Amino acid sequence: MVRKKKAPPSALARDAAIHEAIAHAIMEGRLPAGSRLPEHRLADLFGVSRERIRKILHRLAAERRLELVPNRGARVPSPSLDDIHRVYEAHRLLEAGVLTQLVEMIDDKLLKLLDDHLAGERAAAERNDRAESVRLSGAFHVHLVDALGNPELSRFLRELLSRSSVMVSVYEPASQSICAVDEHGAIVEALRARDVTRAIHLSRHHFQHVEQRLRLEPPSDESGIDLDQVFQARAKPGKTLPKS
Amino acid sequence: MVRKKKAPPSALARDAAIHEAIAHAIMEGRLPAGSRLPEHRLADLFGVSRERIRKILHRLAAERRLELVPNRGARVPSPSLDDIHRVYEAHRLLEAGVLTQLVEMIDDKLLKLLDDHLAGERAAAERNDRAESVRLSGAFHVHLVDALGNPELSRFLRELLSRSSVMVSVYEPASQSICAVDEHGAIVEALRARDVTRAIHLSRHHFQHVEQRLRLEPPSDESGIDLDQVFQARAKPGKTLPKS
DNA sequence: GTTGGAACGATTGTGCACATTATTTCGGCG
DNA sequence: CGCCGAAATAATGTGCACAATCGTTCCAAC
Repeated sequence: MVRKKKAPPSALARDAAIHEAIAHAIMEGRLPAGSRLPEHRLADLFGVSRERIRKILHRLAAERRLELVPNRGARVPSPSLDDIHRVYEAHRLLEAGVLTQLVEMIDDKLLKLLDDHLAGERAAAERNDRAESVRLSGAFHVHLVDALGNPELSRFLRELLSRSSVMVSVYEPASQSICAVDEHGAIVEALRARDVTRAIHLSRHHFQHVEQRLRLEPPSDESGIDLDQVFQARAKPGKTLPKS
Repeated sequence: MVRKKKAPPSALARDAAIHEAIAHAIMEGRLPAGSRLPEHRLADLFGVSRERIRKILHRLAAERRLELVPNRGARVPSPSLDDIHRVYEAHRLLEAGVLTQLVEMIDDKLLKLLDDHLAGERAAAERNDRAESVRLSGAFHVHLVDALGNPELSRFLRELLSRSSVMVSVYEPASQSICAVDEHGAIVEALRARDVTRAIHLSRHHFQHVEQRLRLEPPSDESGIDLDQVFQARAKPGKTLPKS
């Protein structure tokens, strides 16, 4: 037993917390594309040294969640229409393989998980809770790939998802949700029927719809973002990292 | 207007060179699984500061090419049989999608590229050049995914490939090549005939064969590797590393 | 002879100070 | 009045020194 009553400030956990805070801020659209993330600013906000922030920014850049230009700092990437197409193409291609694998191992437990998730999505849509809708839309595809239990595939999909999340904030800042709940439900029904062909077909059209919807909105770029407000909920002043 | 002709002395290129040197050493099996990579050692070898090496190691760890344990440094990961299965499952799943997409856009130019590549593979096999055979075996799958022109997919496949390369050095240190040339040739023939089903079928069996072959060999772990010898061929040229 | 522990050596982690580079602003000139 | 340029400023990149931690070894006690 080791003593951790006072300060095992979880030197490593703090890094992970800051990393997730920034990643979530990007995923949830609180950090629009093009936002600059000065190291010194973040260091003050999170109450840690600049080198710590620097390491986290480099890690986020390696995960393609941030764009790191040599002497100009970190920015939230502004994906082009071509980038969007490639990300969705990769996602569609990956999900086709996932669905193929999934019909061979799907069980009632997974179907119930997906049904419950769809219920949550519908509830969020009815509440007009856009942030939650966007989050759940992505989580649906995460559930699909996680069901395979393959960390490689799960990690890749999460990477793609974090990139497409930024695109939503650029090209579709006002719309309700990015994935139509009905289309998700149709895929689940195809899975329930063990119909691979139909599931892949639905998935393919689903991504086409999403991509088409994005192309309708013009990109709106902002850069003057108040970082204090963005991270206010997570970076508590005073106490650096509360335990619980 | 900015002056971009000024000077790229090697500030950024040096990092990339060292990064590639280590990555290639892993890919080509010169660094067996479990090899330790002390920062100070690498810093002396490449003639750069330890902080530079540290940044590169962290980047390699983010790409899952190295394993970075908190206070114990960097090691070449020793994948388990489960890890192997997951990597090949991901690769198989990805390649099925790639082949599906590829038959819709394949042309004579790409077919010739693949034919030439197969000729190179056969030549290396006849020369009993194991290192080249392993390299070309991976390059075949790289050619397939690169033909789609999707950077997301290409990057993901390269990541998977760098992981499976380590597995080869662990589980099959003596055999000739990791991918049978004939199986690659059969996939190309299916592509030439625009037969998606057959191509996917061949690809699926191809990966199963590779994985089965790996399971035959027992893992052999070494850790006392002479880093000087490993990087002698790359770290010495004076163009990138002027310091003696 | 074995086992437990403490001290030592080696390696990684971190903060700080400084160099380098981009951006902005201000002043002079056309 | 507008434009160009240089200095000031701010942000990033880098090296160094020190602290923390892990593995090892040696010594003593049982």
